[in-house]
Amino acid sequence: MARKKEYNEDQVVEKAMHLFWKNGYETTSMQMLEKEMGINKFSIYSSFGNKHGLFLESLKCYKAKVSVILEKFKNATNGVADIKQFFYDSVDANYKGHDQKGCLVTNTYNEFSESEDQLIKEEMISFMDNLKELFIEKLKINSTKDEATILKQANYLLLAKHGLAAAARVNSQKEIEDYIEMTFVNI
Amino acid sequence: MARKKEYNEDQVVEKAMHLFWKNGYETTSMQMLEKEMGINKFSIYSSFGNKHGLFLESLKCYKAKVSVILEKFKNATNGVADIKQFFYDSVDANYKGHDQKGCLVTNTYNEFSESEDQLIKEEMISFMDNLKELFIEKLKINSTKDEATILKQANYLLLAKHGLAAAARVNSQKEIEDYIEMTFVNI
DNA sequence: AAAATAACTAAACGAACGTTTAGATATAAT
DNA sequence: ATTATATCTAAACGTTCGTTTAGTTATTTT
Repeated sequence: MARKKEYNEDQVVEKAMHLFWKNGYETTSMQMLEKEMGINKFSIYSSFGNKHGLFLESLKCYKAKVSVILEKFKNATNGVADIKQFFYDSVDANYKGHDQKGCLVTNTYNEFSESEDQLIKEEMISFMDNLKELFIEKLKINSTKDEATILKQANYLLLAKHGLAAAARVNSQKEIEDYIEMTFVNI
Repeated sequence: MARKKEYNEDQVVEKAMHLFWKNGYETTSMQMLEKEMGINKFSIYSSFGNKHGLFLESLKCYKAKVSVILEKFKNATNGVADIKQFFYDSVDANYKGHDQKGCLVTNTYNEFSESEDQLIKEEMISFMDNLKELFIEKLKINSTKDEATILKQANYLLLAKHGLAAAARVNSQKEIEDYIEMTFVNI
């Protein structure tokens, strides 16, 4: 055997995640990652293979971070009110630390929308599809709406959530909250 | 005197604009621009100074392109219905040629949100502010709503438009149209 | 026809990118 | 204490980036 790692992989991934979250994949360089993660390139490559591998781990880390919110949402039983609360919880998470960086999944979805990276694209699509299924599930609670209406509303909410995450990068928390309130007026 | 340019600057800027529109600023390389514009680097640099200058001209070109829609919107007199029509006109423009690339201004706004480029950022902000003022103006037509409600609705519409443009990169035209319909139920 | 010059081609620039590698360092097992 | 080996540092790798430059081509003026 030989010496031990001087860093914890989960800890440095979280730091990388924050950098990707703030700047996106392409704009974040290995040099920036070295500095932010506090370890050098060799260590990054030996732990994560390459930049792409590190990004995938960062996405995992992000999903684990938001899974608390998602689980709360899954387990809720009040229908539309739960969806609204989920929107608020998401915005809260995105504004933590006064960093305006939206949702990493949505940012990634947008950045990779014209890319050839099928792995990333499929991960993003499956995340969105899961969310849509949850919206449908919640919309059905205590509701007499027909299937078509529910589908239409789920689509609406998914796009609203997408737009919200995009807007969260550039708008104030007050504007965001007004937006959520208006969104749910007629659902 | 000497020989004439073999290209038209307005024509090659439009080609550059489409490339920036599809891929964003950073992802679009000079090599790609050479190919798309059909002229070589020397010509690009002698006509536009550098990549940044070419991008600014591309933004101008885009604004000129959407100014038709914007002028129609400005001159309309029916209030909320005009805003809705403006949303539809914008989506139509964004889907022309079956290219899914959203709105160049919004894409740029998002890409440069964490950048240091004040020139670009200010241009984006002024574009958005103008739009917001137009929304307020149209919301006031045939309306008894108080100022606070109008401001809130204008904010809502601005974020909805922002989200719409972001979503237009990744969603189907049908989903987008459903979204617009749902958006204006709330106004 | 000759001279002048703007527009072209194509090669090269330095810098930064993601990635790899050679060598020094530290620690676990013998 | 010595050996083995995983982890570290730091320099270098080949590409690609945006940009510049030297040299050729074509057109207008004299």
